[in-house]
Amino acid sequence: MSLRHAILGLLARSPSTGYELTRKFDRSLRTSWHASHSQIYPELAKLERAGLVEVVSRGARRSKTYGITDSGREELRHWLVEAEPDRSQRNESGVRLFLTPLLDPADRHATYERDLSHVEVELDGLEELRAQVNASEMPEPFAPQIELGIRINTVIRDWLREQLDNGG
Amino acid sequence: MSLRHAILGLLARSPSTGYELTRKFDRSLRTSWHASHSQIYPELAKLERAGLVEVVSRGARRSKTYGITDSGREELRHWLVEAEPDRSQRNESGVRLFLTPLLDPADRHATYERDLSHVEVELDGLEELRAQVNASEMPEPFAPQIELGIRINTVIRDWLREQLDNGG
DNA sequence: CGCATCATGTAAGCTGTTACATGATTAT
DNA sequence: ATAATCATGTAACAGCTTACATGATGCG
Repeated sequence: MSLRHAILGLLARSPSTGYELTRKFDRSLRTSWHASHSQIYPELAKLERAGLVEVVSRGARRSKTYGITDSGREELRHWLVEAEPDRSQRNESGVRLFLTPLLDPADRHATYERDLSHVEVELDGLEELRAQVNASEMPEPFAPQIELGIRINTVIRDWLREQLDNGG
Repeated sequence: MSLRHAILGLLARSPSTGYELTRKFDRSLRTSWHASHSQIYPELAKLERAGLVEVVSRGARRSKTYGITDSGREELRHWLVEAEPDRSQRNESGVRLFLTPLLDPADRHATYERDLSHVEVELDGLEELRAQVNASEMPEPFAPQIELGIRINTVIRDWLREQLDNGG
């Protein structure tokens, strides 16, 4: 179960409310894991009962800011370093790309075009993020991760352009 | 729900038994979608009731070979071309990579080494597959998809090597 | 004959999605 | 005022995992 570890990881980066975590899943973690608020709030309650997170402050609109505890940090480190990684993935776009050769040329072309627009938007977002980091507007330790995202999306973009050029 | 469409896609490539589909999910589709036999058999039964697949032959050990029907092909095309793609992903390795900067240098190094070995094995498998396709031992239409897999894994491999070289 | 592999299924429990529900605060 | 956004929760249902269960066939 990696929802709980994703939450622990985000809280290790900085204390957050459930609402903020929901947005972080939508933004930073979007390409690796998805979770909606209806899953996040109950999971935070469970993690609190297990002593892995705690409420560190309460703000306006009955908001609760959670922080990771020492035993939460231990659990997170254990998952990252010690536990056997689960390499299985669920990626609908990957399935679609895998099956695209079944389509006739016109449909194939249309789906590659659609994917290309999407990747280009994705790349723009990542490049903007990199620019912000370079301008020291953000902490640096995650710069290599952003770079990897850019490289993977660049490879996909170029591959899609080739397929479109070659009538593939 | 893309399990049903992944099954339709695999059956569009060639008729198969549930057992063979299980192996294909483990091999060809491994990096995009996972499904085990306990999910595949009930789903085949559902697809048959819906008229999207049919039993085309029965073999030894009470095995049933399923093929896609015309209405299954329509449904598959609709999903691939017409339907709004779900871009959300579930990728535990991605979450782990995203959170790795939280670790101290020794732990970080260890997890990058572990991931590097894994990617290298993955790449070897894909390169072997490409060699088989080039030697015309396999049908050609999926060659670009194999090439994309190789390029993505190469980018990840090189990134990991850089992180290890830079003490990142 | 016994083991590995092929082959298909079901059941319990956990994970994730969609929809429902409510209230607080800020901006227009 | 009232609409948008912030903020938290619950319930019903669908999807997925793990474990249980059984039988057929081929190989040594």
